[in-house]
Amino acid sequence: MAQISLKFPDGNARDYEAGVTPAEVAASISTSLGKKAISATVNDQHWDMQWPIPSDASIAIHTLKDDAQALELIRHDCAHIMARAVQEIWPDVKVTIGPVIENGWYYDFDREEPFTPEDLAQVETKMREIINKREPVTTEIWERDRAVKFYEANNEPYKVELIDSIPGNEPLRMYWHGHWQDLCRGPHLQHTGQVPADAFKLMNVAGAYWRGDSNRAMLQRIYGVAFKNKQDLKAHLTMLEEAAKRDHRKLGKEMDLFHMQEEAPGQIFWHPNGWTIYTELQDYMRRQQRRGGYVEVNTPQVVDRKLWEASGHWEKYQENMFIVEVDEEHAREKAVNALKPMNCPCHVQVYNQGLKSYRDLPLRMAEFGSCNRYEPSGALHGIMRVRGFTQDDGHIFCREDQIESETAEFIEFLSMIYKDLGFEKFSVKFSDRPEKRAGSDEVWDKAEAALLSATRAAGYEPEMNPGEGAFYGPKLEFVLTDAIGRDWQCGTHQVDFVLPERLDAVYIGEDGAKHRPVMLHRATLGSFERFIGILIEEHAGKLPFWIAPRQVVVASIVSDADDFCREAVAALKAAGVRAETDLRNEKINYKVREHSLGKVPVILAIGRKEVEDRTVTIRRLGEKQTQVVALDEVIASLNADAVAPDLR
RNA sequence: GCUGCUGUAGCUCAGAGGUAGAGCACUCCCUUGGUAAGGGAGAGGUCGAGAGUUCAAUUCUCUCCAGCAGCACCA
Repeated sequence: MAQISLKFPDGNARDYEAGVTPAEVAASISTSLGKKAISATVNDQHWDMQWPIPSDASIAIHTLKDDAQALELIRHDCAHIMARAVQEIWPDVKVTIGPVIENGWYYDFDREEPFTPEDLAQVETKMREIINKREPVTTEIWERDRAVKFYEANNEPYKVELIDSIPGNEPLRMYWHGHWQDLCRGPHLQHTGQVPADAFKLMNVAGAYWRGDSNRAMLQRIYGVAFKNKQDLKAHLTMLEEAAKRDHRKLGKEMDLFHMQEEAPGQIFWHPNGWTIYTELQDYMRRQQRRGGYVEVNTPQVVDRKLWEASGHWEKYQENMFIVEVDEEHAREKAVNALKPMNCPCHVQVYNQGLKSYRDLPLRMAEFGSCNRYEPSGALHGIMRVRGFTQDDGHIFCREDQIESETAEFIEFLSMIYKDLGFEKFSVKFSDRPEKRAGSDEVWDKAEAALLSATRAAGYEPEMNPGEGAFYGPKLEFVLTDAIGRDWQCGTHQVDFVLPERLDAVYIGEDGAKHRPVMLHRATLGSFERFIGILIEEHAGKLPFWIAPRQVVVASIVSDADDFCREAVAALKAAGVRAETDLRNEKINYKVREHSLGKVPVILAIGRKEVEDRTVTIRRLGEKQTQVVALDEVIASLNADAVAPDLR
C-alpha cells in the first residue's frame, strides 16, 4: 500500500496508508478524539469520517466544538432522522429531498393525509428514540442501476427521478442511519447519538412543489430547527418571539398607521399616523431626487392596452393586470385599458415628446408612480407585497457609454439614502437573462456585461441570481431583510435595450443621425409601501424622530397645567414639531404607558412645578429616567431633532 | 394560484348543536393623581358570506371571500 502524508492544522504531518479514513486518523491520535469527532476538512472539503483519503492532503478533524461543521451536520442528520421517523410511523409516505437551511432543515414528503401538529409531536418523539439508539451512520457508493432498481422496488419514484437527473459521471452515494437509507451527498455524523436530542424542534408544515415547479405534485414540507444545545434552541425560539413583536402588521395596528380590509385586498387604507410617515419619506425622496439631477413627471393611471401590447407587458403580464373596460356609447368597440402596472412605457411617452439630442442625455426622469398589479392571492403580505403601491420610480435615458457611470452614480445615491434611513447594510444581487425574454442574445450579452462591470466598478460584488432578470434586461437588486429574516427586494437598477426599441425612443447624435438610447430602470426605495414595512420592522416601531408620526405628547399631570400644556404644544408646532396635548383626566402613569405603547418618541409631562418654573419633564421612549428642562430649551432641541437627515 | 391552518365586540381572545362571554379600548360618574394600567356604572356582536343537514346551526357539511405559514409568482 502506498503511503500518504497528512498535514494537520498545527503544521505537523504524519504518514498513513492511502485510503485511510478520518475516523482511523482520529482514532490514531486518541481514543477520545475518535469518539468525539464528527467530520473532517480534507483539502478544504467537508469530509465524512468514513470517506477514504486517496492521497497527500491537509486534514482537520472536527468535533461538536466547531460550530460551522457541527451545525451543518446536526441539521443534515436531523433531516435524515426525521425522514426515517416519518417512514417508521407511516411506511407509505414517499420521501424526496431534505436540505439544510438557515437555522435548520426541511424535508419534503408525499403523503395523502396532511401532517397535523399532533403528527409532528409524534415525529419528534420518534426522532428522539432514533437519536437515543446511537445507531451508526454508514455510507456506500452504488452503481446507478442498482440504485434505480432499489428505489423502484421500494416504491420511491421521486428518488428514481432524482437519480435520473444526476449527471452520469457522478458517483451515487447512499447513507444509512441505522436500518434507514437515503440517497445523499453527505457528509454525515458518525452515529445518530451525535445529534443533541434536546436541541431541535419541528416548526411547521407547508406545501411545496416537487422540484419547485408549480405544474408538478404538491408535497408536504416539514420545517425543523436544530442547534448544538438546548440553550441555543431556546435563544432562537425567544428571538422568533421577539421578532414577531416587530411585525409591521402588528405595529401598524398598535401605532394606528394603516389598515386593510376585504373590499380592497392588497391595498392600504393609510391612517393619519401612517400617512405622515409616507409623506415625510416622500418629501425626503423628492429633495434627494432633485439633488440627484432628476426631473419629476406624472403619468396616467388608466392606459389603453395598445401601449401595453407595444411594450410587451400585455403578452407577458395580462393575467396580473387590472383590466378596465369602458363602453363608449358610440364606439364600435369596447375600449380595453389597464391600470398601469408600471411606469416605464409612460415615461418613454414623455421622452418621445419632442426630439432629443445627445446633449439631453443622460435624462433622468422620476415619478412617484402609483401602480396596480393583480398579484396572486397567496403572494400578498401585509404592506410588503400589495396590489396597489407607489414606486419611487425613475428611468435614465442615456447612451451606452454612460451606463457604467450612471449605474455607479445610482448605487452611490441609493447607499446614501439607505444610510440616512438607518440601513447601513444591504445585499446586492445580480439577475441575468430569464428563459422568457425579449431581445437578442447579443443585446443581452451587452447589457449584462455593462451592468456587471459598473456594479463592480462601484465596489460591490453582487450575489448571482441566474435566470431571474426582467424580461427586457438584467437586474440589480438591493435587498433588505424583515424582522424574521425574510428578504425583500427594495431598490433595483436594470439595463434595458429592448423597450426603447419597441417604443421607438431615439435621440440625435453628434453625427446628426438617429440613435437608440439605453433605458435604465431604477427605484431606490422600491415602493413606499414595502419600504415603510421594512422601516417599521427594522426600528421595531421606534422610528427616528424626524419621521415618527407622533413626535411629542405633552401630558398634564394636574388640570391646573392644561393651559401651559396647550402653550407648549403651540410653541412646538410653531417650531415644526408634531406635538399634541393629552389633557385627559388620567394619571400620568396611564398616559406614559399608553404613549409608550404607541411608540411616541418624546413625552413631556407638566405638573404644578413645571408651570411655576416654565419647565417640562421630558421622557424619551425606551428610557426610564426623566429630566426637567426649560421649555425653550426643549423646543430648540426637538426642533433640531425634527429636521430630516438631508437637511441637517 | 397551490397545500395546510384560521375567521366570535374596535383590539386580544375564550366558548358551545338550543341564537354568546372576558380583559383592554369606548361613553358617563367619582377621583387632580409625579412617569408603563386609580375606582364604579353603561353601551357595544346577523359569531366572515351563501347554501345544505337538523325540530333547532354561530357550532356539523359544502361553496365562496379574506387573513396566516410555506411553495410558485414578483414587469
